[in-house]
Amino acid sequence: MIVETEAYKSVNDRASHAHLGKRTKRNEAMYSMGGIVYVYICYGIHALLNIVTNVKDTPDAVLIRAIEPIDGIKIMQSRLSSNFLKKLTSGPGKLSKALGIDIRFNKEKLINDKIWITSYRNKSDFTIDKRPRIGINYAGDDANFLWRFYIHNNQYISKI
DNA sequence: CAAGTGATTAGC
DNA sequence: CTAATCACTTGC
Repeated sequence: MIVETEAYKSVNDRASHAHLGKRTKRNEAMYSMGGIVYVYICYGIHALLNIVTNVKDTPDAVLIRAIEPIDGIKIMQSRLSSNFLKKLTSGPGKLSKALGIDIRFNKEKLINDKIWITSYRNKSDFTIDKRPRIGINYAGDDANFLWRFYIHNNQYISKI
């Protein structure tokens, strides 16, 4: 279950890879239509999972920052070499590893048998907190936007 | 709290 | 070509 996300927008957002319409081989997937997965390598090691959200050629995306393990916990534990449930998926790099997501998933459609998202809980089951995004100090004032969203009191988010 | 880590990018 | 940068993690 997705418990924490961050939004990235093309215009007026210096933290976005597609800031001011920047288009490279890496972020090409962001220019696809909504419902496409954008995976890229961060710090040379971690695969980070994003969902493209807008229409074609408008590079908005949502970064999945943390999930709560529901199913397949044994597999996640072996992939992470850890048995501590709260540490399996509480960060964007870790959750990709736990789910077996790597750069090959880039540009994949969200509706197929390799990767998909389905609804699990009702919006009325929880409240959503907003905070500034993480790890984007280089973005200046844009780092202050409250574009990080997570489920109130959830145990599996990456940071408080 | 600091350093590792390597793909990606911009800058010669 | 080279150097700088980085949506993080882990271990000291």
